[in-house]
Amino acid sequence: MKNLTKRQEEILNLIKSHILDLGFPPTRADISRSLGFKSPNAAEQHLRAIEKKGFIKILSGASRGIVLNDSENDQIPVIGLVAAGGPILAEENVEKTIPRSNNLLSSHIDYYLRVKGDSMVDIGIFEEDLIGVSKSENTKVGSVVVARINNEVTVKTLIEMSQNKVVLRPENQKYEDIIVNPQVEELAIEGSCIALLRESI
Amino acid sequence: MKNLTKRQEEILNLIKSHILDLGFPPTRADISRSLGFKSPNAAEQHLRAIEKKGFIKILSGASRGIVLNDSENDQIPVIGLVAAGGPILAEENVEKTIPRSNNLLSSHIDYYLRVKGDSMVDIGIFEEDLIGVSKSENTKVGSVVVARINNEVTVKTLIEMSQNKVVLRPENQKYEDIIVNPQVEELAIEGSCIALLRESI
DNA sequence: CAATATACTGTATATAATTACAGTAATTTT
DNA sequence: AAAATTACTGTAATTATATACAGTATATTG
Repeated sequence: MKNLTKRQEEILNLIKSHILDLGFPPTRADISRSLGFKSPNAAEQHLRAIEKKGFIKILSGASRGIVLNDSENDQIPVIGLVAAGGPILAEENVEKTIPRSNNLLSSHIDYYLRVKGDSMVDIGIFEEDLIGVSKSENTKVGSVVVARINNEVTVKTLIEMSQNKVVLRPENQKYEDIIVNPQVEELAIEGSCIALLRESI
Repeated sequence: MKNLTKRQEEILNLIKSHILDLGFPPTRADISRSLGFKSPNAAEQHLRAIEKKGFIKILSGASRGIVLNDSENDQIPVIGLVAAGGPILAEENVEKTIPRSNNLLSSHIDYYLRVKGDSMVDIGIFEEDLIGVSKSENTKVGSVVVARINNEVTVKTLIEMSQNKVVLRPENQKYEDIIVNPQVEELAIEGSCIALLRESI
């Protein structure tokens, strides 16, 4: 995606703030008025340039048919019970999706996972809570991770991670540490937990 | 705000999903096409009715000039440390605001309150967590409430509430119940806690 | 029981908006 | 040095859109 020029960026920002203010994109005339163009064609050509660079899509024939190619605006999947075998983000696991809200929990959450069981209550993670998971976040010792052991998905604290020994600790005295040899058992660290949502107290 | 008829609600939903899908409202013709009207005037009159009932605003002369009168779309204040004396929602207490996201934590949250102390850890409410508070929710015995005792704001479980005795319980064995006589001490139940956000685990 | 609201069809028109074409001029890239 | 990009003015035409007016029919409210 090529970089926008200063002027093009100004126009893209104008479009965004128009949408934020009124709920729909500006017309060529609106843009021209705002930036002092004497011809609507000035706006038209800027829009074409911005579209060419991949930041918007212009729907031909439709008034105000400017669609933002924003990734900021998309939905985060909420994963319910994970079916054994398949990937976590498989469609059948998606309980619902929630809009990514810019300011709130802005850290790169790839999905929410609904917590089952009471193995993490000591650090305040309860059954039915939603845990915000980041795939990219580098999982380091001490962080709460989503792990998959032999196709079973679980949330635990990562205590030790070496070539032939991984220790996962439930944060509940009732349970014992899980010790896995990744060379014998199938183990994958799916991501780390960086946020929590509880929909009812 | 008067109730919408079934058909009007259908049209309002159509408008919302059009905005969600494309980023801008539909035209009268779009609406007519979607619902099978043979005249754009059918859509026009529905829009006028919906506007009259206060759910949208129609900007005259502007194409697709339908503005949603959504309260869902506004910002929820996050309350940090509450200054003694003033009202909780006083501007100086607002740490930041976060956008209300339709699907998530949709229950009527009036503000978020940042938790101080460890008095509620047994039910998974930790220091620095954000608690979603509803003012309207009728506070009943057993629910977690935001209470103000002699101008001190606190989060506790409401155990008993009678004319001359209110019992507030910290959910941490370290602490004792707080027993207040509202006829002697100043006491206000500000709202009940209906959700929780944790921005870092 | 009349008035108002709901739920449309059908037609027409002014205006809002897109978009094509013809230029000018400076800057950047190839 | 030529070609492409950027950044516009100016005009005009087609089409998209809002919106008024004239009806029909049923349901609801005062």
